[in-house]
Amino acid sequence: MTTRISRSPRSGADDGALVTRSERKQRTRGALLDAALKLMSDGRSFTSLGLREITREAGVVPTSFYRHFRDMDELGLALVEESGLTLRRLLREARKQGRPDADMVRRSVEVYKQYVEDNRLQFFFLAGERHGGSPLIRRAVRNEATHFTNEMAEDIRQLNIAPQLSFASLQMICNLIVSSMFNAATDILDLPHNHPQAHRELTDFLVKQLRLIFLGATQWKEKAPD
Amino acid sequence: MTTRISRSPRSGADDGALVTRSERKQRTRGALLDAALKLMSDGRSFTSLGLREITREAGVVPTSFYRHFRDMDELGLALVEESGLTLRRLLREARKQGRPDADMVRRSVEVYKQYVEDNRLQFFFLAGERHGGSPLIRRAVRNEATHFTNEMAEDIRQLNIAPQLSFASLQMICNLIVSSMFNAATDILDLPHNHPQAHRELTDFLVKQLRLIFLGATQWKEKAPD
DNA sequence: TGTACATCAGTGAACGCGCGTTCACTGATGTAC
DNA sequence: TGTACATCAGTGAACGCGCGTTCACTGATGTAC
Repeated sequence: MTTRISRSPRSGADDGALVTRSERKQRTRGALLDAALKLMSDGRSFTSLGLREITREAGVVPTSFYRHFRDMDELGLALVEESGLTLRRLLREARKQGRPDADMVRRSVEVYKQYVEDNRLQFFFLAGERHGGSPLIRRAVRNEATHFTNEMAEDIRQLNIAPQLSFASLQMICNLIVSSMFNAATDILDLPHNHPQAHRELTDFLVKQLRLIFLGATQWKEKAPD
Repeated sequence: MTTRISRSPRSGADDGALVTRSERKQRTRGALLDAALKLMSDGRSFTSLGLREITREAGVVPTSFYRHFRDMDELGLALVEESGLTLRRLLREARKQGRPDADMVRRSVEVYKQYVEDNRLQFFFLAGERHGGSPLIRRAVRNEATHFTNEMAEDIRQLNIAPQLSFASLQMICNLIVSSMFNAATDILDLPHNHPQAHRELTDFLVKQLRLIFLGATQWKEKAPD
């Protein structure tokens, strides 16, 4: 299953059923964003993409680009925003899991892994542009990561599963989790396809790392001796 | 202080004291590597660099490039190798700290932060190319990171400070530490200069994360209930 | 030590190419009456 | 509903520019005798 909501990948055949002008415009805009993501999918960085390259991939003429974005930076920020929505959807999905239980960690890792695979282009983009790339894009991505971390900390507070921890400590812990999971995204995306054992090993590895963090969290003292 | 060993940054005035041809050649090669790092220092990714751009920055004619590298990929791999040496020097410096004590975590973070700042260009490069960039370079960088992780695990085993942990667990834990520290490198490098409080806060933050990991490690059971 | 030749790091002109951006345009869709 | 005009997403030609790469070269450094 795919969790993409906003627009489906461009289909080969043109769908003439779309009537209004603005719908067609949105579709082209989406095609440009998809094209950029696709071009990055084999590891290229955003800053190395060319405007003409993107319009070519999207199947429009280069000048058409300017009907949608002032320049490449603006397209990059649109990609960040779109990917941010994807992250928020992940949290919503995680909330549906309800209260944590014994198998929570493993199930979370599996859900996350599946989610990364379902949205591989966006995670590739996020992981790649979080460091490097243009400073503008980098700041935007890190902003999304911070929001994500804070929302996660807020969720945990709401669940009241770790009442002994201050919100600052929750943020610190969630930051550690988010860093590890972002880092793992590249590992997941680089996994060879038909090699189930590698997938299982990586999952086990991530489960252990997350367990270790939770183990530390349960023992955490707010005022650790300095 | 700077820990750069292999070559100092190009000086403005040409040092005529170098006599042999191969010494001059090495100097030019170094200038090309330095130029590439410098061009990336404001956040640009390696894949977005141009050959002519690099030779211009290095002060040689474009065709001169081919005396040293077949193409940009080869230069990128040379940068990875050079940065790998820098990482190994970091471990050597860490070993000099001797056996861990109460303040070990904070002192490690401070040493690391200083080291990142002293080698900012290389850490920028490593952090940026670990995700994204050309798949070739990415694989090379991740290779260096794996070696680094394994060496760190080996060091900890030698010190015998956590005899209850299997080597696989040590690797898992060191991977977590290395991920977090690589991630922190970008944070450190993006810190505003004359803003000591931001520096202190980040240091405290990293100290807490590392303490949490160590806390988890001391409680770690090899056969955690599944 | 001095001479004659080989090596080769760096030069500079030239190439074909794709780039980002401008401009005037076209023609289907939207709107006012 | 039908007509006349406005809008504007996408087109296609054209531009100047920097790119990566080739080639024949220069002249200081290295080597053999």
